[in-house]
Amino acid sequence: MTSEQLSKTLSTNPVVIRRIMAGLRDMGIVQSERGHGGGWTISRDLSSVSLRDVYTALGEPMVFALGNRQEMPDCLVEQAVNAALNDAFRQAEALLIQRLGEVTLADLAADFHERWKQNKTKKANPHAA
Amino acid sequence: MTSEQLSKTLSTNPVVIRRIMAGLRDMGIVQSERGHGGGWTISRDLSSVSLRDVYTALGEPMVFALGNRQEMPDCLVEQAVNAALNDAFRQAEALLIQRLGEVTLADLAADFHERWKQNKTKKANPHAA
DNA sequence: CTTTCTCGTAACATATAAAGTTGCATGAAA
DNA sequence: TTTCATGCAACTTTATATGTTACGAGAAAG
Repeated sequence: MTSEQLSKTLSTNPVVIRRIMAGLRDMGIVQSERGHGGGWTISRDLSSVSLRDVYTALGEPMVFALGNRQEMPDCLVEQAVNAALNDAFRQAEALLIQRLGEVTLADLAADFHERWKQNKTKKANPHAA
Repeated sequence: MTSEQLSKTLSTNPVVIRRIMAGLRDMGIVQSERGHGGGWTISRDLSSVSLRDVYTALGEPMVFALGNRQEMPDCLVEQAVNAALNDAFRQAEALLIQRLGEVTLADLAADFHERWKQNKTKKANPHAA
């Protein structure tokens, strides 16, 4: 698919797509081809790519919207709060990232196709039990 | 302390302080008094207030900066991702909030005083072993 | 009873970061 | 050589959090 097509599917802009895909490309998850007939293709087996790989490719953005503004703040209150919560934050993050590692794109694709079938059935017989 | 004093300590504005403290006041954690000699006082024993109480008083802001934009999106891909990760997000959030419930303001105050003492010693003998 | 000090709150302004856009160079196929 | 695509830098827009101003109301001091 081209960035143009992807951007329409996701209701955004081709350049935004390229910015995001650049990270995936650098990790060898997708490939891009220029020129006529070009666009994006997946370059690995879906079962070999986990959401953790995607997370890494996207630059490991902040997981939490809370806490830990600074690792070693001057403020002693901040230090005390950090000391009390750092372990919990680390554990929570580890839990999430571990789970990201367990989910492959193949898993998501399979679930998607399941939902797709369900969706078609529902649309055909909207009042079925 | 007055909002004015607090705002200077935290390098911000009195109105910002009042906005935040309003939540704590509505939960009965702090009290405010108007007029001459007024300001903010803590209305409960520090050991009876947990960070979870504070979190609740502040309106339970989003814990994660990631995932779950919509609980039940139309997009089937989004649905598949949510299905794969919702449990992990819930567990991670539960872990954090449980920890918030275990930390009281008294704990933080005790740790703060410890750090305060250490800090004074260090300043007096900056080259001590 | 007037002045001073404080919070309460609404309205407005600013700053920051995310998202979107434009423009143009580069590469590839028709 | 025209068309179509990505790559990338620069710029603009938007959304949100933060900060500010203004003023009303309550409470103590003089």
